[in-house]
Amino acid sequence: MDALELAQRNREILRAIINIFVDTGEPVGSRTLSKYTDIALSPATIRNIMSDLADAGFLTKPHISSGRLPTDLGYRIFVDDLMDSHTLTSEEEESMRLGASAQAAQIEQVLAQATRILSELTNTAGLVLLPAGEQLHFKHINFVKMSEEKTLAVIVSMSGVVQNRVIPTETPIDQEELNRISNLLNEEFSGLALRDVREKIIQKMAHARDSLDTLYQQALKLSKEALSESEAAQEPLFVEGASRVFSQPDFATNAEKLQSLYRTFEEREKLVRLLDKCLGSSDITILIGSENDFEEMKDCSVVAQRYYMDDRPLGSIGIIGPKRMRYDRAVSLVEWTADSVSKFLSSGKR
Amino acid sequence: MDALELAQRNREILRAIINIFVDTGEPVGSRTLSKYTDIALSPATIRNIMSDLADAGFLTKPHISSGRLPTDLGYRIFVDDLMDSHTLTSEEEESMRLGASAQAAQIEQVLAQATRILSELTNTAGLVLLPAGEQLHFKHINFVKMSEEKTLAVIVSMSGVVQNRVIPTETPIDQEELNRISNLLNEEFSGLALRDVREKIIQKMAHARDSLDTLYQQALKLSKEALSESEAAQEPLFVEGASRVFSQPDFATNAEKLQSLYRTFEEREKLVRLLDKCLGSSDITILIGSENDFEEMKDCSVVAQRYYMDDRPLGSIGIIGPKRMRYDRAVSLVEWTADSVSKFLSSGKR
DNA sequence: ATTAGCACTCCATGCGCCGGAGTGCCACAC
DNA sequence: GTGTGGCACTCCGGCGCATGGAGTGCTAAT
Repeated sequence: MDALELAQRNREILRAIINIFVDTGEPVGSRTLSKYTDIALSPATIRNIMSDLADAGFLTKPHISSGRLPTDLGYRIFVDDLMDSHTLTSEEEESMRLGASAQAAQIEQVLAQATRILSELTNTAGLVLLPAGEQLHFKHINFVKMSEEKTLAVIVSMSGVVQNRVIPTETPIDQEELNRISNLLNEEFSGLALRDVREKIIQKMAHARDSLDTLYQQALKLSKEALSESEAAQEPLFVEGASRVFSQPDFATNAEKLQSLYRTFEEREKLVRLLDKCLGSSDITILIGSENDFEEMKDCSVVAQRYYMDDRPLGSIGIIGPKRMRYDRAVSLVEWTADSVSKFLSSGKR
Repeated sequence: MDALELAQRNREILRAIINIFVDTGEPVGSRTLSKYTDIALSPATIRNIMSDLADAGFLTKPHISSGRLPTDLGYRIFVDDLMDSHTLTSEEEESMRLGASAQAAQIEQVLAQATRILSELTNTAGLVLLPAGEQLHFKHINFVKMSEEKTLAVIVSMSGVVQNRVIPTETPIDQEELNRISNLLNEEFSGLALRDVREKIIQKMAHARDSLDTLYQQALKLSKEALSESEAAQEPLFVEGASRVFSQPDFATNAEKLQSLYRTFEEREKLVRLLDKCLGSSDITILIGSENDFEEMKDCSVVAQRYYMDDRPLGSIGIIGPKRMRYDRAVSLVEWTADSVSKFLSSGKR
């Protein structure tokens, strides 16, 4: 009755069914099961057990007289309790090793490459959420005069993420003054979280209201604009190899679902939200089918994990693929990738 | 016989066929044609003419006893000679007007938004090739010390494009020195094409080899690294609304083609090459079916046009959609968009 | 030169049939 | 009571076949 008290034998059978189904994609029948596994039971007995597992909500069947396949709940039990942990083959480890060529690469490139490899190895779509918003810490700011009315602000964060923004300026400021402003700010705010910088600036503006130091006032005003939370911030998400998901046999047949899945991948906003969830937990996050709350993705699963820079979580990296996937491999590979990326970013450690 | 000497009547019929086919997607039969157009000819006569047009290579049929549809050549004649020019409706113009909110936006955002609107209005995928490589002119460079071994170079171009690159540094250089180097370079190279800057630096390095001014030497070295043509430069292409193409009935049926098309969109490299072609011509570029040289895109057409900043071509913007598209609208909208973008970027003019 | 008529082709659809895979249940054996 | 063999039943999917509709090409008549 209780999920956790399944008889050992039943668990064995559930596991076998899921393994076979993940492998073949076909609903699994009792005869197949007794033939192709080392379970020493007759098909009839297996049928009874399967019926029990179906009653308990772990298995279902597409139509009345067909084999069984796992429900979302079935997969859940599987990943939580039944799954063997997959040890990476040396090939897998090898391809995962981030090339030495990446030594001097930007963080975006490192993440993009890791994601690409992840996608290749798992044959699913690789995702990575870039550090943004709360995760960013101030390193350097720089203003460039583009025209009389426009100034470009370039903000570099500790993690190496570069953001830029155009600021309209009613009274022209010449480049030299901009440089001085930059210097002022760089000394003052180095290392702070962007959010804190924003707050500090607002405080200071209140205090400095009637100060005579116009340079300082201008600096505050400019930087406030530059750091303002822009809702139109570029999507902090990379997707690699989405086509791998679409060519999975599970979807290739159903044009309807394909369409809406395409659109979801293109909008990205929902994907961002999914990866965002993972930022909340230090454990690896697995969302199976309808466990992610998006109807159009109920046939997909997400496996994702945070990555760190010097023990501070920056973003998350993971995959999205068909529900019918090799969860053991996926978990190992995602963990390994997140780990590699973290090590790479925390250069002090290595 | 000769394509250009088609009797007026035949041209009329070819045009009607294409218009109907673009509308319905069904091969057009002689009866339909005589019924639904104001052509005062009997089906039999039309059949003869259609047969002639087929012999001339403008029409074909999917199977022996079905209606006709245009070949690539047929479409070509159509867009070159037969097409009515479409005048934009006021709604179309309206949605195209780049919001005043965009006043202070970055060039990337402006282009992305224009492309998005273009995609919506044409119901195809919108593409834009960002200025890169030869098109960029030096405005400002800035170095940020990330760690003892890494320096980040941020290069701002006249057009407002921001590039950044990590440079490995064997001997640490402190931030203040980096600032001085930046200033040196900014004064010296402002306004030059990036390529010319690169050349100049190489020349200067040769001359300055045994100069004692180490600061200057370091400046040259750093900037050479920063400006080096990186083959791994981020793809200078935006794609918006690709899912619109995939949901076209022309593709939705054929899972095979969909797959390879999707992959092509994901790789982007071929799309870049297509848009690159347009940079060569000041006219609008139309590539119909196999006229683009990519097998997997032989059912697609491209319509694209350059955009300018102060009369200098920067990149190109356009759409890609099914061969069966409203070319008249596509042409007008692409032209209009390229124009709007150009006007926006050439702020002096307006 | 244009048209009406006719035979012919091909596609798409619907229908019925059948075999295979699998279940559920019952009765039997240990 | 637990496990097993047997059996009737269900459902899916592929195949063959007939049918109707759309359209062509050709010929003969205007």
